[in-house]
This record gives sequence, C-alpha cells and structure tokens, in this order.
Amino acid sequence: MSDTSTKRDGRKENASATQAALQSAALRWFSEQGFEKAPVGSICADAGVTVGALYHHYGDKKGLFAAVVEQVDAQLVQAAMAASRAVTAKGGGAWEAFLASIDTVLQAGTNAPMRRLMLVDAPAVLGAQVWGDIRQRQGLGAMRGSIAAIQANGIFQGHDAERLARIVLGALYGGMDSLPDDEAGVQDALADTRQCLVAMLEGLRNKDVR
Amino acid sequence: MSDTSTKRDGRKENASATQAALQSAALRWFSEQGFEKAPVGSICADAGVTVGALYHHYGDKKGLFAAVVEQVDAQLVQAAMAASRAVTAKGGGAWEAFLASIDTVLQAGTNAPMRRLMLVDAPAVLGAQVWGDIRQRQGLGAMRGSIAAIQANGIFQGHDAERLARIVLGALYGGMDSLPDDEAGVQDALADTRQCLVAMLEGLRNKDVR
DNA sequence: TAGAATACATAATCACGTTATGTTTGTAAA
DNA sequence: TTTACAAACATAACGTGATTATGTATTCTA
Repeated sequence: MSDTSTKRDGRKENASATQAALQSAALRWFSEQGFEKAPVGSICADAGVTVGALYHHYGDKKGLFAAVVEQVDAQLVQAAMAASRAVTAKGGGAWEAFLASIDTVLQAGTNAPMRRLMLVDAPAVLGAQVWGDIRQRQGLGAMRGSIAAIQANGIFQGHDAERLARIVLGALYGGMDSLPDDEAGVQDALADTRQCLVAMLEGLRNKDVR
Repeated sequence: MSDTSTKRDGRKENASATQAALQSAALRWFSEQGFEKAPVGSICADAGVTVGALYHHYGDKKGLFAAVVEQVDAQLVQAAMAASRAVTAKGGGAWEAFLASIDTVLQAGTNAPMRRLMLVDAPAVLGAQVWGDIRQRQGLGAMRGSIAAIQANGIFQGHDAERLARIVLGALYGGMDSLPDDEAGVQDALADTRQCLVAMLEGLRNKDVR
C-alpha cells in the first residue's frame, strides 16, 4: 500500500526545515553583525531551535557559516549566468555577455553587509582550503568558465584562465571596495567603476602580451 | 644640571623595548598561526612579559594586531618606494617607476603567511574602519600617490585616483592569490602574473575611456 | 621628599563555543 | 505488533581564552 515514490521520510523533512531556518537566521546574523559578533545562541534562538540542532547538522559554527557562504555564492553565480544568457539571447556576443555577468556581480557588491560576509569574513573564517573549494565550485569556477568561453572566441589568448579569473575577480573586488557605503551616489560610482574595469579588460583583450 | 637634550625617560625606553618584543613575537605568531590561533598568553610568553603589559600598551589583542599590521605595511611601502626611486635614478620614466613598485609588492606576496596576515586576517579582524585608516596611511595612500603622479604625466587621466588605486591593488591581490604556495615555480607564475597585470594597466593607460 | 603617573605582574572573571548525555520519534526488520 | 536502531533534536555542564580588577615597583615632577 505504501507507494515508494510518495513515501517520504518525515525525519528528513523536519531536518531540512530546521536547516533552512538555521541558515536563514545565520545569514541575518552573519551579514548584520559579522561572524565574530554572531553568537550561536542568538542564531539558534532566532531559528527556534537549540544549539544541539546546530551541532548535529553542521558540526560547528564554521560549518554553518560555510553552508551560508556557499548558498549566497551560488545564488550570485546563478544571477550572473542569467544576465549573461539574457545578453546572448538578444543576439549579443560572448564579450558583451561576459561584461553583463561582471555588471551583475558589481551590482551585488553594492550591498555592504554582503560584501563583508563574502569577501572579508569568509576567507578569514573558513581558511584557504575550505574557502578555496567553495570558490572553485562557485564564483571562481564560473569566472574561469566565462574566461575560457571567450578565449574560445579568440579573446584573452595565451594566458592561464585560472590566473586571469583571479586577477579579474580581484580587480572586481577592488572596484566594489571603492563603492560608497551610503545609498546616495552609488549608481554614479558604479558607472565609473565599470568604466575603469572595462578599460582594463579591453586592454587585456586587445593587447598581444609580450 | 639636567641637560634636557640628553635627559631621557628610562620608563619610555623600557616601554618601547617591551613593545618591540611584543610586536616581534606577535608578528611570528600571527603570521605562522593566524590571528585566531595565536593566544595572547603564548605571545606574551615569547616576548618575555605578562598579559598585563600587552593590555597596558595596546588595550586589547586587536590593538596589538593593528600595530603589527601597520608596521609590516609601512615596511612594504618603503620597499616599493625605494624600488620606484631606483628606477627614476637610473633615468627611467614615471611609468617604469610605477611598474617597479608593483613588482615589489608582487614579490612580497610570494610569502604565503604574510599574504594571510595582510590580506585575509587584517580586514576581518580590524574591521572596515580601522583597517581602512591603516590602508589610507600606508598601502592605499602610497598607491594613490603613485597614480596621481603618473596622472600628472598624462597617463590614467579622467578617473578618480582613489578608485583606480583600489582597483589596481585589487587586481594585484588577485594576482598574488594565483601564486602557488610552494616554492617551486613561483618565479614563472610571478612572471606570467606580471604580464597579465601590465597588459591590463597598459590597456587602461592607452585607452581613452568612454 | 611627597605625590602622581607610568609600567608592568598576578589572579580572578566572564563570555562563548563546544561537548557529553539524555529523550523523542520515525522506521525497518523480526 | 513489537523490537531495535538511528536520526534529530534538547539540556546542562565544561573548557578555553580574552578581558579586567587589583596590587606593586619604579620613575618623574613639584
């Protein structure tokens, strides 16, 4: 009588529900207060569970943090790829699609708390190994893919895609750092930042290095 | 009888001696173990003082860390400026002098522990305010000065020097991130990284943006 | 020379992450 | 149906390490 396709494990449903609640509460605390000043007790209280649940699912505080970081990073990659595809769908070339994805990341960098979470706390808290793995799966991997794609179109030839990806992302992060924290005038700063980045990329594009 | 020019405060001498010992020990612990895994007790034991001395001079652990970071950053700026001046002294132009200073920073980035200390731990531990002030006084300020100098030579015109400085430093840090941790092959990677960076900068240099 | 301030040392204290130990509940086998 | 087992938590200590409160010696100043 028990249809195996509809038979679901009530435990797993509950578990993923508490995981979602924990990650949601954790995202708020981590982004608003930073990793250090976000007590596990507060996060769990917000999520409506006890610390036991947290340690059962994530092992430790860093584990929960890693899950949050990867989730946010994945969403950003999705948005960037969507923007890229939108340009392609409208007949844009690989280069324009590439720039569109960069624009998306820049726009996301407008959010200061998110910037700290992803670019400041994440590398420090998670360490080179864990953070490196997450980057490879998400942002860095996507950027490397994008660069490899435009390299296939004859652009950016002659250099390691991995290295180019890191340098481009670094410049992108530097540009995000130059954005003002307050809301006013962000769009102007954003436009100027974009121009600088595009100029550098165009230079890299057209130049036959060495 | 007391000659004011030679009369020195014995307390201050002792104080600066313990500060030097403290910062020296702290630099070792912070660079080798990272800020988190460097107990104040161990640092003080290495320095030959008790925790009372640390809290008397620096207020808290972060205060000591900030002092170490600023000291290291200042030394790097000194080295970069020296390299730049050396090029100028040999008849090189402003552009070549600029590239020489960048080379110096890149070379310093070869040291992985130092990279974590200055680029990973520092922003996370000190926070945007304190770290931003240190950067303005040291690395970022120097880079902004260099860019303003070459802008005076007709290069990099039409953009905010502050923004350009952040973007260039970001690209530089991204390039440092792409360097292998092991010793072998660092020089090759360094050379390739340098080529990428120079190409981007040349692009920014020659392009009349917008 | 008295007083004040600096420069520490020492010994609690306290916050917070972690863990050890229960308890419940769903589920699969007997 | 019952038994057993494991996942999914809750609860209450525990331990570590940063901070602080307090004491003391030394040096300068008035």
